[in-house]
Amino acid sequence: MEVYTIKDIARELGISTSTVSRALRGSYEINPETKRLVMECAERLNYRPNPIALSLKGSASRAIGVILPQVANYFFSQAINGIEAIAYNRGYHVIIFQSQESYEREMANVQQAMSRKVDGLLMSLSSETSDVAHLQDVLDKNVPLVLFDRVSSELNVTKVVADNFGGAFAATEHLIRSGRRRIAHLTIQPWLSITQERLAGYRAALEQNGLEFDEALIRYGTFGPDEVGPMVDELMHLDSPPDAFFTASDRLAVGCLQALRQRNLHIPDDVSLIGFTNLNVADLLDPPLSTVVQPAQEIGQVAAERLIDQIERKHRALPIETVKIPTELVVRSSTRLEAVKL
Amino acid sequence: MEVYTIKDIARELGISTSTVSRALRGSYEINPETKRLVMECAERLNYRPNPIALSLKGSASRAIGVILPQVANYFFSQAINGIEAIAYNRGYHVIIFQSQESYEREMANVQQAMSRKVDGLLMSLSSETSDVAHLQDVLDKNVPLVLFDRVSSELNVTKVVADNFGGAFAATEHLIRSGRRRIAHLTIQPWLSITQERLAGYRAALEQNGLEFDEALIRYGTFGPDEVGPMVDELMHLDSPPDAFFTASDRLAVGCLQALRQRNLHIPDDVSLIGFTNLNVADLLDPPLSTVVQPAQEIGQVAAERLIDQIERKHRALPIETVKIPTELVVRSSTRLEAVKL
DNA sequence: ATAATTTGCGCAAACGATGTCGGGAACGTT
DNA sequence: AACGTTCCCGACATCGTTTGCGCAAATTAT
Repeated sequence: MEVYTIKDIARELGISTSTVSRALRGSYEINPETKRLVMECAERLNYRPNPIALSLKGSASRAIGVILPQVANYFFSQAINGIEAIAYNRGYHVIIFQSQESYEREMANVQQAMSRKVDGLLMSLSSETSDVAHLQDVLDKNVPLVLFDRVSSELNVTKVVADNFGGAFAATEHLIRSGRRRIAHLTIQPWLSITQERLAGYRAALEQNGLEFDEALIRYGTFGPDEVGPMVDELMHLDSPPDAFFTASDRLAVGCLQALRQRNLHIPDDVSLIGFTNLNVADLLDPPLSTVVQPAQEIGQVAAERLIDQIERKHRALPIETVKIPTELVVRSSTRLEAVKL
Repeated sequence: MEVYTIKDIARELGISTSTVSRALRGSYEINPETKRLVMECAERLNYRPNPIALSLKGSASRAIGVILPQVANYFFSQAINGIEAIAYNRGYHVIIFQSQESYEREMANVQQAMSRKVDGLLMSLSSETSDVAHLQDVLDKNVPLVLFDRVSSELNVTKVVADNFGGAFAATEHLIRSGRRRIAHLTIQPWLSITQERLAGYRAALEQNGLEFDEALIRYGTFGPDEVGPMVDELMHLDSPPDAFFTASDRLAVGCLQALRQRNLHIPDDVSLIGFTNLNVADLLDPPLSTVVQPAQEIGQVAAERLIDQIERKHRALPIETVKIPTELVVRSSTRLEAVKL
């Protein structure tokens, strides 16, 4: 299985490489007959243009860079799945970079992606990232950029996110309706867009239902290991401890479930628990976990579609917008009505 | 943040690009003073060699291709994590291709990876792959290749796998010791290496414990959705139905748990269940699921290390071997002793 | 028939870096 | 003084492809 170049075709046909190149891309100034010959020969040799050479020339590399915190994460792995599916269909490759939640690494990743001449960049910000100057550079170089999930309000680019406000609102309201009054919210770094939106949804639901928003019930996690236990302990030792937990991420949901069980707090009799997560075994947990489901795969797909649209219509700018994908509230036993206590 | 080339440095210093190139890579035939100047200038301009140009020249692209069935899978996403960590540390990028369990796509992926001039290839075979001629091509072109998890015995390359035989043996023996006699084995495509090894371990454990190997208790899944339910139904309607299930993959373990619960079969009173899986919430399931844990991340790390070792010592061949990473049996409630029934 | 245009194609430069030559300068050797 | 070395460095070709320019032949217009 040799690999042939346009030179081989040129030699074979006794014509120049420029003619071959032009014939291959259907230039109007090539004799139809010559075109046919070239096409036929390319077909026969199973010619494939060398993407490296194309990138060097500054034209498309047909690769998109994806920079995200972690692959080994329910949400992101599914998002990648969606991204890759779309990219493959439209003839692009996916180069993955993990920032490992580190700002330093994220900057390095951006640099590397640029020097690999990706045609566009898909990003979800690391939890350490607050300054987005490194992304402004990307925009200045006119490289299409789409943010998903963890986005930054400081950047005027297309963003694809779950309906975080709506999901958090629905989860909180559901807890209230099932009789809960002291709802703790375990979330992640406060400067992240998703944190703020979920917190806002939570707060809005409380206030619209005549409940007080109490800062003491909010806990901000980092991504450290075993951090949930202490948070739960603190909360349960408040004068007025929570009767429900609403967690903002996969890790926190699982960690919280684990912590509550270890402390012999019964769910939902002692406290309710609802997660904002992509865990697909939520219904097999003990107890089955109520969740706000984020359509991770769809977010990935939409983000990839938007990005490739931008790449391919670089001339006239596409409208910049924030696409909000609906979330879904799935109620399971971990938030059963208080009534069952009776 | 301009991007500078070797030409810019040359112009700046009034010397030729070749001198700059040589100075940068510390060639002995460059005046130390000139070297210093070049280095200093490169530093100042924040010069980074263009990887695309390097690849075109045929030298290293410092990218490794990873071809695997699916990213959205506990095992593979963790393996990627391990791969990416090692690759990053050693200065390589990871380009991910998903075969989606399709032989066709796998071949296309290999082609694409080659034309992107990856320095090496890390692969886990699709479930449809039985012929490995496309990989022989890779070897013929002298591109380092390391297989992991789903490997082929027909290829004489370095392989990194879990101790599938040992894990399956341990799981089966554990079931036997806890009083089970009719142990069903739900597994995947029979031609895959992991399937065969696990099956062999299962069989060996049975036979060493004086139990008969019964083909009727084996079920081979594809990767279709909702296939586990019917398999469970068939098995439970045998004249002599199973009293335990040993599943060979993430999906099957979860699917089986779900199917058993839907059918009101109590675990472990009616049947035991143990999985071969990377599910990290196994202990939070209902009931907590006994598992044979595969060190997915470690497999990825070791595979990446071996590959990069091969890439960087291309001259003298490194020994080809199969690295077996130990698995661990974790016993939880889903395989509690029969005794508790009393 | 001559001039003007169109058609079809080749030459050469370019992208960024490397590597092969080969050459000038500054020595040391006879 | 003539020659051989060694040390530094530059010119040029190269990787595979695209593209601007130009040129000859074929076609059309006058």
